[in-house]
Amino acid sequence: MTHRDQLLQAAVRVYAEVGYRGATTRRIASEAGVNEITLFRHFGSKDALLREAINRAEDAVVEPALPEAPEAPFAEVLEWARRYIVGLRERRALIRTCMGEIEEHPGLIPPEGSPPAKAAKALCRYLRRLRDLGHAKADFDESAASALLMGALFADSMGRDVIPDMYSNQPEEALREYVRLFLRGIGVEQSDPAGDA
Amino acid sequence: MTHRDQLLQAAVRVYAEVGYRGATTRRIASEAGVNEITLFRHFGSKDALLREAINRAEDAVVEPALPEAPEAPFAEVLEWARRYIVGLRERRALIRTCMGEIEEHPGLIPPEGSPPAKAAKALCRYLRRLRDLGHAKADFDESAASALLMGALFADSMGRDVIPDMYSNQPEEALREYVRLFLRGIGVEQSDPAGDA
DNA sequence: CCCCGTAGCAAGCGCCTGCTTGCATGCCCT
DNA sequence: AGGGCATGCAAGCAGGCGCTTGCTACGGGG
Repeated sequence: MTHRDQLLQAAVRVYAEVGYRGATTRRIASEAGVNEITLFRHFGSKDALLREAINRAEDAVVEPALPEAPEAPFAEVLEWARRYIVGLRERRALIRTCMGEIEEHPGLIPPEGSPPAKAAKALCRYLRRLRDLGHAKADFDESAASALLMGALFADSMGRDVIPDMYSNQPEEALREYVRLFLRGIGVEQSDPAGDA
Repeated sequence: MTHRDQLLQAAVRVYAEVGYRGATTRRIASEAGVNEITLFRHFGSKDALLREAINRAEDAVVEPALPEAPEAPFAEVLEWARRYIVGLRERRALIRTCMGEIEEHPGLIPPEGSPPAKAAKALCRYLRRLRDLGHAKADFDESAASALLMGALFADSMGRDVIPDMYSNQPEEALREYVRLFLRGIGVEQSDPAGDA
């Protein structure tokens, strides 16, 4: 791995932990195992380094997929939600920091086509097919419905370790219950609410 | 208003905007309209000032109430959700900053009985009565159900101004749809899904 | 063999940080 | 009138910040 990549990785790591002001060039360079001057020779400034590092980290996010042709809604949505929430949990330190600083440093985060927006689009399309194929019998708005489920997954992944009073149940059981409630909300009769995915 | 209160108010305001490291004692004092030295004479240190300011701001949060005896679930939950999301939106800068720094400065936020945990408890109790009284006919877990709705409200209030792609619908219409989906999910037949609260 | 790009080291620049000291000023209560 | 108390001003401390300069060392391709 080149020094450049070491610096980029250390930069996201440190930024996720201590934010923009806390991520000093000395500390990033130290965590990357290179000299601070090498940082400036490669990126010119702290701002440019952090911008590139965060953009790269965001581009590396892989969104879970939903089948084009729905067959078993409960299993499919559960599996999608599980993958989605795992991704959120893994990146939660970075997400939290970005959320806290997005108003102060909007330039650090690429403006359009962010991961949650892409995931919402995919879920919306799946829900539309679900209704068109007669699996979802209720009258509902797909974008609000996907925001409901994704919002619950987001809040769970961000809050579970911080507000234990509120999330005292088991993560996996909570996940299944979210999906159960959600599918019932859009009018899906569930095939196997107790089985595995 | 005493200088002490001016300092406390300026401290939360500046902290919400620029975080712990950005909230310098000079800036807080300047925004409060008092001398920096007065800050140290009153609170001793920046840390003590911020701790007291944030604790006080959190104590001042008033949670919306739910009726003890459910009568019109849709109207009642909608009104509660509306008040709850309004509170979140008003405090969203502070909430975002706290979220981003809770791992680094856990001492700033009082550990137990945080506002969302209290709200979740209240909603859980309401949902239990809803089921006991036969209004909610589905088999569901109250704590997961309340986490579902509250998570959606939380994510909406935090993300609407930041991910416009995902929240392109109108806030009020989205809110009604969250409540509609949620109530259908717990097995409530809705009385007036189109009427006002 | 030498040359050039990449790297490190030591030092430092001006600025900001939290916090302190010394002293003067005003106001309220008695 | 006078004594205390809260406040302000000027100045400064040591330390950290982003970033720069000058110089040296290495290692592969002409």
